[in-house]
Amino acid sequence: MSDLLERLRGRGWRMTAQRRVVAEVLAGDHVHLTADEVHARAVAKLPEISRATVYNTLGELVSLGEVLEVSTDKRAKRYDPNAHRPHHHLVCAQCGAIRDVHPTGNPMADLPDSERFGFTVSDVEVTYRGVCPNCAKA
Amino acid sequence: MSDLLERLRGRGWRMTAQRRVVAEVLAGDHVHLTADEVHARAVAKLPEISRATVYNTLGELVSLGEVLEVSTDKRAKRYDPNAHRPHHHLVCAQCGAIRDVHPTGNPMADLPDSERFGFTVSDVEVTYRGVCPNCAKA
DNA sequence: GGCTTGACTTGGACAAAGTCCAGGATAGGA
DNA sequence: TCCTATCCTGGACTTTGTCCAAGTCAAGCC
Ligand SMILES: [Mn+2]
Ligand SMILES: [Mn+2]
Ligand SMILES: [Zn+2]
Ligand SMILES: [Zn+2]
Repeated sequence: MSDLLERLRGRGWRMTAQRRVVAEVLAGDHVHLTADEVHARAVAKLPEISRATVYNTLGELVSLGEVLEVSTDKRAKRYDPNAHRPHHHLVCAQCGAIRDVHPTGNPMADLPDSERFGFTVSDVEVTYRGVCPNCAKA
Repeated sequence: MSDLLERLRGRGWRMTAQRRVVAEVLAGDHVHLTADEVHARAVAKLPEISRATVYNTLGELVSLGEVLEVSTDKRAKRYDPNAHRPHHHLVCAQCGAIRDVHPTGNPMADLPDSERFGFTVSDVEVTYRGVCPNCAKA
């Protein structure tokens, strides 16, 4: 994602080897890694990178809106580089595989006023759960 | 929830003071406590109850289907006694307040086959986020 | 009511996920 | 090239949750 790096430079980020590596690790589709998974892959490219830096960098990417934090998993937060196209998630209950999905319809419109308890609702998150083809045949 | 206690007795549960207290703490509507919150409230009624027992009891209640585990929070799991009526959640992004909601429509039907990647989808979880009236006026 | 026993509870050790900080390194402008 | 604010590091610490050996007790039986 060199366009990501471009945007970050534009925001006044110092381009360090560590940040470049974290950005590289997050490239791709359907990527939803935990912080420790990001760290493991980053270490493969830059052995001396620390856990603290990975956490810091992920936190910064999230507050810049360049990466989403998703919690489909009940254990660790996952980091999702697909922040610019709204989407939801389909999760395998057995192996944890995660796919990005784009349901039709607008769930926001499905919450009647009487069910809003005076809240100003701004966001909806939908998580589908099931069994992936791989786990189904095993 | 003495009907809960009834059901548990029927399932061969030993009725201990600890389990009674955990069940009491979970009584009510819109209850979504973390394990440690349950423990804190349980201790107020039964000072010598241990954290391990609270975790054990909550785990058992979940596997019996009497309590749901929800992860609206990115930190700790929350325990929801409203297991017998399907519902979704509305969460205040500021104070974390959680309300049970019942949207109209069927989000399951909104996921086209082409977006299922061969998964057998069995469950949908919808989380609305916003700001509660309390936080809005502050 | 008293015994017996397997289920239950306890406290503490351990693990996983995440935060924080003092001190050292460095990107990038002057 | 030099300077310095920003960034990185390793390790200590916190939070959330799991596990276990040893002690306790609910409930069935007499
Ligand atoms: Mn995604
Ligand atoms: Mn609920
Ligand atoms: Zn799977
Ligand atoms: Zn609020």
